[in-house]
Amino acid sequence: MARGKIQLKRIENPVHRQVTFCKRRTGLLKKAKELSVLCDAEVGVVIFSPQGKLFELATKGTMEGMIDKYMKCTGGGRGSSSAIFTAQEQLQPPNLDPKDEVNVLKQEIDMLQKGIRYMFGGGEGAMNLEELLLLEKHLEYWISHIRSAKMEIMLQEIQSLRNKEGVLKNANKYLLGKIEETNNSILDANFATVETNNYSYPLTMPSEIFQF
Amino acid sequence: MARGKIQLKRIENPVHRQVTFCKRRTGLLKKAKELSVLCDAEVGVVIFSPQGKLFELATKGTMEGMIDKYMKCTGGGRGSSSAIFTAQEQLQPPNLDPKDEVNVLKQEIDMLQKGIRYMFGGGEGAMNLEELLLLEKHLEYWISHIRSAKMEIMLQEIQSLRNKEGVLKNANKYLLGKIEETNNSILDANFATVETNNYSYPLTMPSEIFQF
DNA sequence: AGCTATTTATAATT
DNA sequence: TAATTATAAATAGCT
Repeated sequence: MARGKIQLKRIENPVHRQVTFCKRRTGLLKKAKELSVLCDAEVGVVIFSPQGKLFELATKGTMEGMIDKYMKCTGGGRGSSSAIFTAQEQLQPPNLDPKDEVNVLKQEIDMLQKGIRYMFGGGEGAMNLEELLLLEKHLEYWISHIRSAKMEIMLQEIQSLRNKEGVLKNANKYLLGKIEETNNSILDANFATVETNNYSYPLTMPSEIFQF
Repeated sequence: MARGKIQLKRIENPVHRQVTFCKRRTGLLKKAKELSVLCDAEVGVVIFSPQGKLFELATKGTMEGMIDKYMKCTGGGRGSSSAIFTAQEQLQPPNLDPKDEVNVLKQEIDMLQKGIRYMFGGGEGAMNLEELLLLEKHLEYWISHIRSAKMEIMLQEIQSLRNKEGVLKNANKYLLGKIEETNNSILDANFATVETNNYSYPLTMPSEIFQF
């Protein structure tokens, strides 16, 4: 905008960056106020400097009022109203196990990553508009239908192991019963003394049997 | 600012006002984004049209995140705007609570969505190459960290279940041995006949014991 | 929506 | 820092 074009990227020189921040911050707030006055709009701007210092502007009422209005507008919940999330929220039961939620979210990230990789191409230039639109369509489709194959495999393994655990526990219970039964019949038959208390519950057995 | 100076007051002609609103709104959001990129600042803009329609921009994370940060900065009485985005401003502790991880992931997805939405542009221009490369860099970073955290949780669960399986298998073996031993001693002692062949390996036992 | 003539914002410089 | 100034950007008024 003056004495030379600038690249739209972080200004590396800290002095330049600080100066530009100051100037542009002023400019932005001015523009915001103009928009509000000229067009009768309500505008709120919040700026945090890299050091975390706050600059703000609320053209009508207070910032808090704007925030309340914003919350109402976005439905109070999360701001995101994109098809990606609405689809997810519709598909999932209201109360999700945190772990399942992690899985679902991870799937989404996988998918999004894939899309962006596609967009960036193999180091070539960006995709053209047609390709982007096609990808967008695909994204919507994937979100509702595609499950991460990796996740599926892991979940299957967990389920399988849980099943095995149940089977083994019951098998142990059965065996313990048999032992007691056997000992009892021995006692009944000839009053022999066979200790049964040595057979504790598998999970608390002496460590030497825990070797694989 | 062109073809004539304007007074800084509400534009009375509704058509002019609407047109100007549209143009200046676009300009303001562009300026906000530039400030954020050039100066590494966090900028949030909220615009309500006179009809109450919402336009927004949050240059880093989500608007909720910005609001929370704003509240913290101003010491605002109210707590978190969404409770979801409270504690996750800049934190990167190695071991994250699963619930926090869910929150982080949600934020990541918001960012990704924003990037994709921006790329597709609502009819506006696409992101330039510099922005795309920057986004890609961020994505790679996020993905590597979040994914490994997620994977860790699942692998832990699998490992734990495998351990349990091993323990139970050995317990079974031990119990079977005890049964044989008991029976043998009975045989040695008084030639009683106690069948041992009924006790097959747990995993191949009669199905009725497989109930949980 | 596009198109310019202008105004405005601001990058480089002092 | 603050001011200056040459230029880039934004945009008001028209089509």
